[in-house]
Amino acid sequence: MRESEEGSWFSKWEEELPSPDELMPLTQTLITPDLAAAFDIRNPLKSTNHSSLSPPPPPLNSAVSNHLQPPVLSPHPASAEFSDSGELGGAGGTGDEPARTLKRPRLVWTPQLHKRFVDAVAHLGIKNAVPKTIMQLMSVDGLTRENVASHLQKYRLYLKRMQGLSGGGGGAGIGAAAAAAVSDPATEHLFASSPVPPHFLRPNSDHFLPFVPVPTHHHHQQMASAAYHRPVAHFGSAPNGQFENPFLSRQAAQQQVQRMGPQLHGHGPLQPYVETLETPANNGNGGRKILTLFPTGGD
DNA sequence: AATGGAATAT
DNA sequence: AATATTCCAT
Repeated sequence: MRESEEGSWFSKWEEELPSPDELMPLTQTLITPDLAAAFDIRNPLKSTNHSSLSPPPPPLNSAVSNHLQPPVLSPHPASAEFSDSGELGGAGGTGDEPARTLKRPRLVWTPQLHKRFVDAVAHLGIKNAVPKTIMQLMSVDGLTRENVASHLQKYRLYLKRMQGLSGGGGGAGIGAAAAAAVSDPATEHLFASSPVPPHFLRPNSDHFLPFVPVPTHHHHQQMASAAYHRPVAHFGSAPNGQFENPFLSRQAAQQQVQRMGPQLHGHGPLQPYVETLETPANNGNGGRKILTLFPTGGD
């Protein structure tokens, strides 16, 4: 194996090269739909009509090389311990209109995210607590109405169950979660992790919010998140034992808050979220990506 | 058409 | 079990 006959191996190697048409389109094969979706990558080849290349100009995802724009860091140097911002971007939230044809990863409702959710619902009042509104209040980029609707459905079930258990009683309201958890092992999960606003438990009583929403629109729209991303953090600290693998974070383009009536806007934007993709080892389930959004300052 | 909500599906 | 999708009624 010395350099005896170099020219030889080389020509042989060359001969054995597969012809172009024997090759497989890498661009499409090596990237799973999920991944592509997560990165907002479109498939040029896949398009029925793959002729013109008018690639999405915008803010792609330089996921790996993440840089960011100096956000509108409000006056908060003090407790700016971890001010990640984030948004989820999957395949349609990043402001990248197109590329929505791909399937986005399953959202994982971390305790933090759920807390946000509960907060939003609480502040909206049961009446206004509908998916769209909740979604807006949460202002987690990438969160879809469907995501919220789905979660809400589950949450309502949970509440209902709780009412059943603590319903007649006298004052234990708050302890409901605990009680439920005790009496029903299957209940102890996520929902029990965030306090349920008392008024949620009364099917009967009307909700009254502790504060009043702002009616007219002032000039300044509160942008929830400016972009500030930084790959660090306290991930994988979910009570559930979930572990997040910081994969990429996106910059956020806060959605414009529509001026709906005096319904929402009770509070300022909560803190930013970070998007995370978890790579489920090819184990458990069939190799699916999981999307996880979570706040960094909510709790 | 755009939601919300329950029923299903994965 | 947790989420997503579908179906249906506003």
